[in-house]
Amino acid sequence: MPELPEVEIVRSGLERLLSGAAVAGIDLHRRDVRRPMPASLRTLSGPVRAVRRRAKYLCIDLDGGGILCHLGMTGSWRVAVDVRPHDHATVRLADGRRLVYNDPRRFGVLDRLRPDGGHPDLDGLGHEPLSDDFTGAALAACFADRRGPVKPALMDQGLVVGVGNIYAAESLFRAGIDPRTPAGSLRRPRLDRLAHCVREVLAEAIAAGGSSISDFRHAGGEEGWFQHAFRVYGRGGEPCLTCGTVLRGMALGGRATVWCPRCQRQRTR
DNA sequence: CTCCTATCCTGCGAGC
DNA sequence: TGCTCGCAGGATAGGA
Repeated sequence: MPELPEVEIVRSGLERLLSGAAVAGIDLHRRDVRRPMPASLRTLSGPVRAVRRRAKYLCIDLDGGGILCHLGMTGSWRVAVDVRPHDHATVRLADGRRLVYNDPRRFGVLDRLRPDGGHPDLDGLGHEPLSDDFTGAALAACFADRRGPVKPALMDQGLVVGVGNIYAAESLFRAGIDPRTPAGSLRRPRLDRLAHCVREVLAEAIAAGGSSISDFRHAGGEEGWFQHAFRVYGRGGEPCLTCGTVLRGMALGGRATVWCPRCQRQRTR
C-alpha cells in the first residue's frame, strides 16, 4: 500500500484528526510488529504538536518525544468504533476518540521518537523527491559508481526516499528509461528528466488521493484513484497504452518489474 | 562498497 | 465449493 503519496495522504488525514487534540495514553496489544514496540510508548501523553512525514515514516510529535510509525506493506490508522483482527496499538485521545494502528502482515514499525523528534531510523535517508534539492545533479551524485539497474537504485531509501515498486515503475515509464539500465550509465539530460518525472508522478498521485490497491483507504475511508492511472505497474503482457507494444516483465532486485520495450530505452537514440 | 536472495507475515486471487 | 500455490505496496540480514 504505502509509498510516499499514500503516506503523505495518511499524514494529512492524521493531521486533520489530531489538530488541537491531546493524547491521553497509548495501549499496546502485542509485544512487537516488525520490531518490538517499546513499553515507553505507553507513557506518552499531552498535546499533539505536529504530524510530520519523512520518507515513508510518520512522526506524531508530542512533548518529550512522540510516535514514529512506518506502515510497512499493510499498516493503517483509523478512528476505531470497533475492534478488528490485527489491531496492534491504540492511541487514546483526551476527547475520548481512539486512534488504532492495524497491520495484518506486521511489516510496520511503531517506536518512540527522541524528545528532539529524531530517531535512528530517520538517519541516513536519501533525498526527498518533492524537495528542491532533488534534481538530475543529485541523482547523478547518488547513482555514480552504481552498476546495478536503475530501478532498484531509485527504490534505495538511502539515495531517494518514498519511491517504491509502483512509483519507480511509473516514473521510469514516464521518463522513457528501461528499468534495467545501469544506474551509473545515465547522463545528465536523462537524469534531469527522471527527477522531473518522479516528482510529477508523485505529485499527481497525491492529488489523486494515492493508489488504492486491495486495502489502502484514507482516514475517512475514501479510496484513492491513482491506480486507474497506472501505465505499466501490474500490466505485464498487456499492450502499452502509448504504442501498443506488449509490456515486458521480469524481477529486478527481487521485485516484479514491468516496462515497455519500445517506449523505454537503455540509451537515447 | 555493491548487489542479490531469502525472510519476516497474512490475505487474496488464480487455477485445478 | 474447497484446496494449494504464488504473489503482494517494504526493509534488512547475510552471503557472494
